[in-house]
Amino acid sequence: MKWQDLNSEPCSVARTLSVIGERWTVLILRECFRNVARFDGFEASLGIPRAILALRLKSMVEVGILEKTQDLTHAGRFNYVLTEKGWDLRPVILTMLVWGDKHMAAGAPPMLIKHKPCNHIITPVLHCPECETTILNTEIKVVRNRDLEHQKT
Amino acid sequence: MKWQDLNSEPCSVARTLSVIGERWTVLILRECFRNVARFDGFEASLGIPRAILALRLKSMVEVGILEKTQDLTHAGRFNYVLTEKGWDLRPVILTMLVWGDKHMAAGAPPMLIKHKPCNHIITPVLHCPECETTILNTEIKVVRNRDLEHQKT
DNA sequence: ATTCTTAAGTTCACTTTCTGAACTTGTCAA
DNA sequence: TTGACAAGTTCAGAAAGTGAACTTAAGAAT
Repeated sequence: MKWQDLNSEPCSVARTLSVIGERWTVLILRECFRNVARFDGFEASLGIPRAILALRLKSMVEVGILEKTQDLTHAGRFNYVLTEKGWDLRPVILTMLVWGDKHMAAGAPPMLIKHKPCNHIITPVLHCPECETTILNTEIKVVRNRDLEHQKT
Repeated sequence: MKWQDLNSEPCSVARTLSVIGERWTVLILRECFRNVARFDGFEASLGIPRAILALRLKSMVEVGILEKTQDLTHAGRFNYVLTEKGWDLRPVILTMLVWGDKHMAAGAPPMLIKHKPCNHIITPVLHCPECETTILNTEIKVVRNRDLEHQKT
């Protein structure tokens, strides 16, 4: 089974994996959030094989999380920049960062998350927009959408 | 490069990938959150090759996100249950679910997230515990931890 | 004008991992 | 004691990943 096939699964987690499930993709994304944008930049900071990098960048553009643009000052030089769809993956990476800090860190966390509006170093938490409380893992239930069974459309 | 090697990287995102970056691992985890616990259960719901499933379950136990326990009623039957470290990955999967619903869904989302304390169907958001506001993607800056440079330990 | 350098790939032989099917081992149930 | 099931293991072929060398094109230097 290829990861690509997951994009036709009903489950949204599987569909998300069809985009970020491939080896290296999440790390490329991490570099994008650090404003790395060029082919050589990704190669230098990740040590990824060029062949794989070319494949991943192409598929990331195809699924719409990156956009490939000409560098205005140098023809034949390109920038890979996040689309809004790509930016929206930031919570996923941040959540992974938080988990890694808590469960995988050796000593102090190497990177800190700063919330610019309040200027604090923070650990983001999942929040319920209805009751305005922090979501605990055991307090969530994922249920089948009953609208799917008796749709009126 | 093997995913396992990532667990000695300084970056917590890379370290998290050393745990959930392998093919299939996230999907196995999804099934765990749905209370699937047995070898055959994973195989039936995922269609994963048995050889891979055996490898993944073993490594998930090794890294401490699953625990393998004897079924009390049937010797020779086992349950793979989430540890607290494993439960803590739930925000990562939920965040992926939210992204998939927003950007990859074909029509209505198949699964809904119910917050048991308030009994609402919700879309969790990342929240800043300092200023008590919703975190926007562009309002986050990930910075190097300066404590690493002038440590007093 | 020719050579040098840099960026962004591609190609290719080799290695590792994944896959599906068949086989094994140890319960439990009839 | 035979049959079915659960939880693996084994193995050969297919797919994906890897590192090094090669290609192509634009600018810069000589």
